[in-house]
Amino acid sequence: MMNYHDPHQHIFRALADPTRRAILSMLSQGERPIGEIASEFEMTRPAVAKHLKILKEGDLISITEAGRERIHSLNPTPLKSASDWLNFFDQFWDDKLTQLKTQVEQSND
Amino acid sequence: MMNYHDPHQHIFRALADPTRRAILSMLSQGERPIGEIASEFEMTRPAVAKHLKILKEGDLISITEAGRERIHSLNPTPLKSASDWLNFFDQFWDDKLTQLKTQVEQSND
DNA sequence: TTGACATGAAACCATTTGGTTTTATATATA
DNA sequence: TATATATAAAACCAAATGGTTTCATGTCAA
Repeated sequence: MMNYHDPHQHIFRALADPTRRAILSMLSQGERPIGEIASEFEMTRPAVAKHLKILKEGDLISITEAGRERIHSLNPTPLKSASDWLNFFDQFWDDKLTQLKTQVEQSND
Repeated sequence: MMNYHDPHQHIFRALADPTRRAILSMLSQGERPIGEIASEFEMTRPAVAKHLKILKEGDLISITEAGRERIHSLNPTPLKSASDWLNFFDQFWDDKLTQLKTQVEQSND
């Protein structure tokens, strides 16, 4: 079950967890090794490492090895495709605004 | 565990499943009762009903009762907040483009 | 070179998720 | 009224998810 080849799947799946979204925000301020990332959360390092693995599967982070550290940095590009998917719905959001505006104008007659 | 009061949580959770994203796309073309929605997927109606429940929890759909039918329609407004969250990262995506552009320009010297 | 540090990897666990089948209820329709 | 239709609701299940603890490995530094 759940064997869709939806190109967005890995990204939306990665975004579904609040810890992972927080990690992305954190990495937007600069690259960090795992230990440093983990110290910001109330969970163990292996738990954070698993989240990082899922972010990696969505290609949302890049990893470079530096001695015994593995530096994680944000790879924002794939977020664009999720953003594009969502932006399709902007037209309906705009429609709602237009409808509202029309109603307001009519009520001013 | 997982008791975040993250305002985006319900929305991103709803978006994490490909069936639910497909339902949103489908509803963007017009409102439909459950049975009609379910007939488009290779799963039982109760399964689709559960997906609709999760979409409802994210306030992404509205439901109006019409006799024995329950008409589901897209409520696109909350998608804006997910879109806003993602658009924060556009600056980094743009940075990448800028960097690339700069590199290209330098290589042309 | 010895010990501390940063990480990976594996085994394990409870809960959630995404599906099913079955049963019940309210509304249309012949 | 009897029957078919649209849905809800509950019980159940396998697999995925999000966490833990424990152990192994490679790298840095005294």
